[in-house]
Amino acid sequence: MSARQVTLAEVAKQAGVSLATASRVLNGSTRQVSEDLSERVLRTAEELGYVPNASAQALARNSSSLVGLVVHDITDPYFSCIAAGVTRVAEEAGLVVVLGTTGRRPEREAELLSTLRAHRARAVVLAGSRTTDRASQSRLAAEIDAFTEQGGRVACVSQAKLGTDTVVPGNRAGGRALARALTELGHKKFAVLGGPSDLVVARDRLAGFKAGLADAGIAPPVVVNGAFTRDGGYAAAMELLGSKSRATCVFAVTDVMAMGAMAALRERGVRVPEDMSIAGFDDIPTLRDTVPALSTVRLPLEEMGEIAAGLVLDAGGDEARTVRVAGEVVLRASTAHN
Amino acid sequence: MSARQVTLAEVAKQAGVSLATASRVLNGSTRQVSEDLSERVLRTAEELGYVPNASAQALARNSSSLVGLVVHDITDPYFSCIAAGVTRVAEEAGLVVVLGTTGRRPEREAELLSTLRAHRARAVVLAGSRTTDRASQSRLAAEIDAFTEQGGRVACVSQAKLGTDTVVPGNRAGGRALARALTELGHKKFAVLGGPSDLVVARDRLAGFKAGLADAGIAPPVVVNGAFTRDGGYAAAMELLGSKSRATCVFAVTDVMAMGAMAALRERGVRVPEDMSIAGFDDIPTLRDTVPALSTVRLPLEEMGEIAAGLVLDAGGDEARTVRVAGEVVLRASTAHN
DNA sequence: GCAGCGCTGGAAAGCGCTTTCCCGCCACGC
DNA sequence: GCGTGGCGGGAAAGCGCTTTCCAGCGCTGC
Repeated sequence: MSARQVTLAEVAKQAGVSLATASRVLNGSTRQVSEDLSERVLRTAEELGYVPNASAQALARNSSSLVGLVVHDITDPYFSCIAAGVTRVAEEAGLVVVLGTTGRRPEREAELLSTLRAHRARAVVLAGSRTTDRASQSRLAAEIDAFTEQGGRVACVSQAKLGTDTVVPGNRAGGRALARALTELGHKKFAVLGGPSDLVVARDRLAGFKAGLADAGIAPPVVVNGAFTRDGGYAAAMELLGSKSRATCVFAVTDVMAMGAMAALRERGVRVPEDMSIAGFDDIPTLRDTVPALSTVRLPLEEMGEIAAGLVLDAGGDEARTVRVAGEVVLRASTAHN
Repeated sequence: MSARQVTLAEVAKQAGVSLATASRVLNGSTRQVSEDLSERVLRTAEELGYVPNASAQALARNSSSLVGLVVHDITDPYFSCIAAGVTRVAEEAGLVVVLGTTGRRPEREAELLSTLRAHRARAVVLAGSRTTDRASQSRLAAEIDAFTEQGGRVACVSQAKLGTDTVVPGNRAGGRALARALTELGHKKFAVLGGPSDLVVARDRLAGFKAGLADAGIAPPVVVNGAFTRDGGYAAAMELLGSKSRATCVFAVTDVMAMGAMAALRERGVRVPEDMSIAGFDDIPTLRDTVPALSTVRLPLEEMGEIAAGLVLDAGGDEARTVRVAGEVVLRASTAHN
């Protein structure tokens, strides 16, 4: 039992070459090794079933093949799509993805980063949306610094200004364009189901939406805040229905929240879109088959993950790069003319 | 730039103790260290911002804090739910999850296992459904052996008989119970949208369903196979509609496939459930708000992930343990009396 | 013909940590 | 008084790999 792992030394001995040569053959150094030695080593390694010890390599090279990915909740399709993009790129590059989940607790983000630093991860993609909470922000900033000083790279999805590479979806612009599209449908009174007030993504989408309404000379919307989840959308919608709002169209800052909201509306007998139009944001693929089909702002989520991974893996210059990704308004059956 | 990482040696020197003592203090060995030395080390480590080098630890201890998780597609809510369960448990145990995706290519599973072995992962949860393909099966079995011989533990979700710990959902029983429930609604002619014929999960659910129909003395269903995805369900449903089948109720072996199927039906003007009843399997949380609500067999997916992680992390005996998880038939609006 | 160069192979010094020894010290028992 | 354990501390030997440095050798160029 527990047959000791085959080591490079054994391969070298068996093949009758030095450790150095074996290492050079099996792990592609710049140095040349003669044809026959090389082949002998390769064959022996194959025969013995040699698998290099990644920890030892990481230690010797002072860099590992780990890439971190930090999300709030992997069940949330928003994150799982991004995760798919990140893993695809990482795996193509021969790297391995470490998945960390925060459960939406901001302080977990810094903890995870520290763990990732311990593992000498060569890069990290931070996909969890940033909050405006002071304390956790500065703790996080410190961890990011420590991480980059150690030679690691960090990319964020969704928020700039951390001095890192960033993939920025057009939250503001998307919200604004959506508002415009909805006003063009004739709606005059709007409500917004917003996320927690300290979430940057939620704020941006809301701000953009308000700006769009203002463009059209329409009164600001009623805003009800709720958690950034299906249940948050449900609760917010319920609260909205309980109020005396006369809105004919509601914008949930997230598709997932919109799903919850639609459930609430259904429960209360409010028909969508006849009695109330509703729109979301993200265009989650898994949710595209819902009835009525949800109007939303499409974000290329997987692609965003790929871009983030790309940024973080290709060494790049010293300056923080920012890639903007546009959202595209998609009007479907959940929004009607008014 | 790139300030060298603080090492244990530096902490030890700074604190005026030996390397051994510092190690003992900071990484809890069995040995005692006197109060004042201990405190001095702790304080110095804190001041210097010491973070242990996980690779070095792994190398020295010959075991890492990595747990592997292998899925087909993290975007698929089935897998992301399981992933959530696994990560929760792993993180609570202070371990780190490595996410590998196969993209549904069976050979990737063995590759990933080999990578995980290189990283000396202490355990792996295989969530991707097993196929019946000979070649990849034996390659996988070999990798599993290699992995366990090296001291790692392996657990599977959904398939037994690999000599590993396993979480087995009641695919067969669930399919059977569902069939019974549907026949009780009065349906006499059934169709099944099955997965690829070599997927064990798909086969089991189908077999159970057939058995259930047989119990009720009903003719075997028409079976149309398709990919284990939304698009697979869509395509299979289209094929079914194109045939001369007179089925009044269709069972898609997966909720995700059922979603695709419902889209197909809608497109062809077939009303659910008036013209056709439809049921799925899994009860994916994200899909619970669809209209009409999908009848299905509920599986506690996150819990299954937790159980698998639990099995794989708690050393356990030598024997392969099997935990059975029952599916529960949930009839909703997508199935009507006939 | 010989200095010098480029190239390949090997010896060995780490990488940062854990852990086994070993040593000195103290309390104890006879 | 001295032998015995037990215990806390340190020196040092690895863990498996990479990489520098050096040795040897066959060539080229003057």
